This record gives sequence, structure tokens and C-alpha cells, in this order.
Amino acid sequence: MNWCPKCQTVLANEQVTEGECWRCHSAVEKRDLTQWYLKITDYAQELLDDLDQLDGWPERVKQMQANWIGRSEGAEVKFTLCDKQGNAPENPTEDDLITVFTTRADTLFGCSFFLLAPESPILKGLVEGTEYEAAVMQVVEDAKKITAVERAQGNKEKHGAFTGRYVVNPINGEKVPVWVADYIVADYGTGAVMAVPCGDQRDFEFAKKYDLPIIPIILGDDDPLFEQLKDEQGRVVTSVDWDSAMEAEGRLVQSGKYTGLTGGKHSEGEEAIVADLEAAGRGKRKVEFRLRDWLISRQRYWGNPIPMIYCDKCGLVPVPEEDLPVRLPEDIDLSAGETLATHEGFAKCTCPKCGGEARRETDTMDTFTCSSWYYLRYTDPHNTELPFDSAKTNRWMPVDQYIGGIEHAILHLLYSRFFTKVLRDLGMLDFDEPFKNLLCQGMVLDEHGDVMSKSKGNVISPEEMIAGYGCDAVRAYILFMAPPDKELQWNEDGLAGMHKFLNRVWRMVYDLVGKADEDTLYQPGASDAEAAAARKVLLRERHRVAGKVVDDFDRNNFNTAIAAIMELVNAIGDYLRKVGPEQRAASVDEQALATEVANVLVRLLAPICPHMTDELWHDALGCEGSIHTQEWPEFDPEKAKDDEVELAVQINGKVKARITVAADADQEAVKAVALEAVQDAVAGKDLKKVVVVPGRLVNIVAK
RNA sequence: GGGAGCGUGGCGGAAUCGGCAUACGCAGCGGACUUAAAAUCCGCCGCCGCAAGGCUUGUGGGUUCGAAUCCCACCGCUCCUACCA
Repeated sequence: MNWCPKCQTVLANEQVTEGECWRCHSAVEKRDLTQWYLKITDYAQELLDDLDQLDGWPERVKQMQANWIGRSEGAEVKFTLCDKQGNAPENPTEDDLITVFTTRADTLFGCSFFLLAPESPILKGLVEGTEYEAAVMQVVEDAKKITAVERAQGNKEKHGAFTGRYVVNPINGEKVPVWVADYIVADYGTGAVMAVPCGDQRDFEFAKKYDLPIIPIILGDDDPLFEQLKDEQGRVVTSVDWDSAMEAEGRLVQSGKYTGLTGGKHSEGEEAIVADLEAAGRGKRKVEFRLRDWLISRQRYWGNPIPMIYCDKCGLVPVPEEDLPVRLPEDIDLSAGETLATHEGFAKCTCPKCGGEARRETDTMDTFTCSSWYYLRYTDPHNTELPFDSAKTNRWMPVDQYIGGIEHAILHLLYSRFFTKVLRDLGMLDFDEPFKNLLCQGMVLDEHGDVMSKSKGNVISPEEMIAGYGCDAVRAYILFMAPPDKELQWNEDGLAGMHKFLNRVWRMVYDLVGKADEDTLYQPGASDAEAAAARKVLLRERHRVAGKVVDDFDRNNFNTAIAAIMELVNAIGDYLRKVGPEQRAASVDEQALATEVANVLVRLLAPICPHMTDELWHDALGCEGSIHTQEWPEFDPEKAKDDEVELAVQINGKVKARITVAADADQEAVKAVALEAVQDAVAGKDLKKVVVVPGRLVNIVAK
């Protein structure tokens, strides 16, 4: 197990990052303990396959989950263990065979030694009472001491020892030595590995360090990728061009009857060799996953009790359903060092089977077990009989939009998907995935670029900013600073600007509905033509911006939605300056336009600035009810269009002039206007081609 | 070591399908109003250049009528993962 010495508890693999505890960042140690697991590995394939259904998830998160699940296609190969005298059994039984997993069966001819993990359960039996025992057990002991942190920091010096035993390679009958090596991971594959030093850099390093033979197989003895110094057996390699060797997978197998077949993962050679091993009963196709079972036991008070009872007579007995849930005791003195195990009122119980004295399991479950399905309860929160009624939950779920930090990409989001599938298989849910759309908001960084966190003490307090500018301004400013999925380096320079903008909105709305006091934006002096132009732009912007904001919200682009609202506000400002209060008061049409624009503006801004818009809704616009139950403003894409468009005129892709044409002008007319606009520049040149992109530009290709 | 992503003005950022690069804002500069300041409003604001004009999306190539966007190589940064056979 992974053990955190500070938290005094075990951790799941997912909760160890770079060798450290996810919660307190202490270096994680290894311990041998008997613990409870959930068998998430049974769902490895489905958890991987169903990532394809998650169109609304960031690619990055799906990639991280796929890597974590880590599917590898390969084969199991059975080697025969020789006895202590080094003789292979004539008719080996299953007990005489040791299985390895490999993705490169085509390299079996290059296997020159055989490795076991230090934690391998058969290791002790192999060396017990032999002259090799001391050295092997030393490697086992040392492996426990090297912390995962040291390994993560690149301390990858490999250690090993010969066990004195041999195994026979099933493909060629070669006898190779068995070593223990600390770079073999016990709980991946079988904890035993065939070593092919000319095909694997780690095996190569190990072979060099302990002077083990290196057989050049992928390519043959004379391949230039291997720099060779042959000993009397003709098989010592001093170095390998690894970069090239990695790309050499398409090359040919050069050994035995397979000579001439291509090598590599899923290659002809690999297929042929696995097929022969299978026929001989010495191998079979196998898929391995990196994902391990989820260790849920925690040595903590807070957590769901694990509902199991230990009885001396009956063994392990589950708490019967009618006694569930098991509740934590509240009369426990944690500060005095009392634990669930020492709390007799909790730990002591009677066996549900025989009625005799028994003890409860006093470990509790990982907090992530609770967070893996809490959201289901939201669909039926008052149910006193069941966690949730399936009919209700199936109606509401899955969650349309889930929001969370990227730090949960593997932990919470993988566990929740697993729980959903298990509950579905138990008949309690009728869907496969809990969260249709996922938004991972970026983290907030301080001025040095460090992630803000309570434990680092570098968080900024929103209270002060809210006191100075109001929470609508703080909220709008945060949304405006960056798209939500991007990380954001905190900087308050623009906050005062956002505050000014909202004040401007406030005054404008009152001005538009004719309730401005003395503080109007109107500056006399605009001509009728200028007033008409401002009015036209305003009407267009009202429709264009409403469409853009609705669209931006669908894509979570809140920053550009706010930018668009600012553009509408700029158009309103121009209108208010040029069409004065008296003019507006005198015209029913003008009042209707101004009121509608005010109404649209306030509704567009409502999700961003909920407080001030609700006040404007009642006090300025005189509307009833809450603004937050209103629909988005309607809009007409036709009215968002201008009847004239400005086009760039390019010569060979460089902008040389700009022309204004009617929006519905036909291409020939546009071409003529464009050519006229640049006639001096193209004079005397050969016109190869004229590309007209309606509404955008004209590109003239001339030589 | 393996995987993913990013690089645009002084700054945050925009450009949704290959079509006017720098929207919107911050900072800065100039102006109006004011006895003055605040507040408010207007204008300028990528780089070089007096100008005409030229250059510009990390660097270098390629595809294309046209590239921030697609392809290749390199440089730099970030995140994830890590002795996974």
C-alpha cells in the first residue's frame, strides 16, 4: 500500500502524485497491510471505451483518463523454472511455469535474463537456504527504503541480484538466469519480466551494470544501430542507438524460423510467435491495464464506516441490510487520541450470524466514495427509505453541465464514472455516464505565478474588493479577464475600470427610459443626419450583440460576451449623445427604441451582474418579478446586418485599399469597384485572377 | 523517459469553417468641463519612418489566390504521467 506518514493513512494510487500525498504532500511510503478495495479494474475497458461518448468533455481530460487506464495489448508467455541444480523438469506442471507479460513477443529471441520484482511472492522460496539468499534479500530490503519521491526525482539507479535459479525460454529452449531487480513493478502484469537488453533501455542499463549478455536480435548481428565488441560467443553489445532502435519496429525478425517477418508491436513476427506459443500451451493473447483496483480503506475517523464485521467463529460477515447505515459514534474524543478502533462502543458488536461477540471494521472509506455519487441524491433529496428513487434520478440525470477543477481529471471524475456504471449494472440507473458536459475552470495564480491556495496562504480576499467595488463588478471582472478554462494570473488593475463601466450602464439605463436626473450624457450639437446614423447603428447593435451574447454563453465564452455588451454600451452612448432627452421625450418611436434597448441590455447583463440588474429591472424599467426568471432577449439576425459592407481590396494577398459596397451587390459589380479602387497599382500588370469573398474581401492576383 | 497543450502590442486578451491581425478592456498620451481636484465626456494609442511607404502573430521552411489558423523542422514555456515490460 501507499502509506502517508503525516495523515497516518493509506492512499489510492490516484492520490499519490510524484510520490507525494495529494493532500499534505508528504513523501509516501510502502507498507504491507490488508485493506478493502473496489474492483474498478473490471470496468477498465468500458471506462476507456465510453470516453468516446463524452463529446462535451475537454480532450485533455479524456486523454489523461485514457493514459491513466493505460491499455496495452500483448501476450502472456510461460517460462519453465529449473530446479536448484539448474535442470529443467521433463514434464513441467503449472507450478513449474512462471508467466510474464510482454507487448513484444517478437523479441523473445533477445531474452538473455529474467527478472522478478522485489515484492514477488515466489522470490523467497527460490533462494531460501541458498548462498544467494542474503544478496537477494538485501535488494528486497533496499527497495522498500527508496521512496517514490526519490524515484520521481530521477534517481533511477537500478539494483538487482542473481537468485541462483534459471528459467527456460519457450521459444528457443535457452536457459537464462533469474534475477531480482528493483525496477520491476510488482503489481503490473505478473511482476515478472523477460529481459531483452537490446530492445529495452532499462534492461540494457541493467545488463551493462551486472555484466549480463546482450543479444542483438531485432536487426541481426551486423546492424549499425549496435556498436559491437563480440566476446567468444559473439554476443556483447556496448551501446545502442536508442532513438533509431525505437523507430526500428517495422524491421525484420532475424531469428529462427521467423526470419524475414516484420517485427514490432502487432507485427507479423509477433503474431506468428504468439500463435506458436499458444499452440504449444506456453502463451496466449493478453490485454493489460495500468489501472489498479481502488483502495478505499482509510485510517481516519471521518468517512463512511465500512460495513463489515469480524467474527472469530464465522469469519468476515457483512452488516445486514436492515442494520444499515452504520453510523459514526459522536461521543469520541479525537483530541485525546481516541480512534474508532479504541472506541469500544463502536468497535464491539455482535455477530449477525451467530450472535456471538465480534468486532467491526474500524477503517472508514475514502472520501472519494461519497463524492462519487452525491449528485444522485440531489434528484431525490427527501427520500427516507432509499438513497434515491431510480425513476426520479433517471429522469433528471445525467448532469447537463458539470464544473470542476482540472485536479479532479483522474480522481473524482474517474471514480464517478465507475460508480455510475456499477449502479447501472445493479439496475439502479439507466445511463452510462454521469456528466454530459464538463468545464474545467483554470486555476487562479498569484503575482508570482503560483497557484493560490489556502495552504500556501497566498489567496486574495474578495471581501476587500467587494467592499470597494461591489460584488457585481468583481464578478464581471473575473469573467472578463480570461476564458474560464484558462488559468488566470490575478491582477486587480482592471477592476476599477469594470466598476466604471457598470456605473455607466446604470446611468445609461435611467437615461434611456427617461428617468435621468441631471446627469444625462446628451451633448447638444449633433445634426439630424448624425442622429439618424447613431440610431441606425444602435438598432443593429441591439440585434447583433444579443445574438452574440447568447452564442458566447453556449460556448462558455463569458469574456467575449462581456466585450460584446461593452460594444452595445458604446453604441448606446453615441445614441444618447446625439439624440437628446427632449427629442426622445417628444417621439413615441424614439421612446420605444430606447426602452427596448435598455431592457435588452439589462437582460444580457443579468447573469454576469445579478444584483444591479435586478434593481434596474424593477426601479428603472418598472418590470415585475425577478429578472433571473426571464428568457434571453430575442433577436433578428436580419436586423443585425448592415445594408452596406466595407471590403478590403488586396493585391496578391496584401491590403491596398478599402471599398464600401451594398451588402447585396453581385460579384461582378464588386469586382469592378475593386479594380477601379486600385487601378494605379495594377496598371500595366497582367491580371491572373480575381477572388471575391462576399462580405469579406477581394483579392486581385497580378504580375 | 512517455503523453497533451500553448507561444498574438507595454499588459489581460479577440479573431467561431483558411478570408481586412490586434475586437473589448487595462495602462499610457493629448484635450473638454472645473478656481482646482474628483467624477464624467471626447480623441490618439502594434513596430520602423518627417513623410511616402514598409514591416508584424516565437524562428525557419512548405501548401494556398490568401495562413495567427493547415503541414514539416527548430527554439521557448506550461500541464499531466512516470522504471507499466
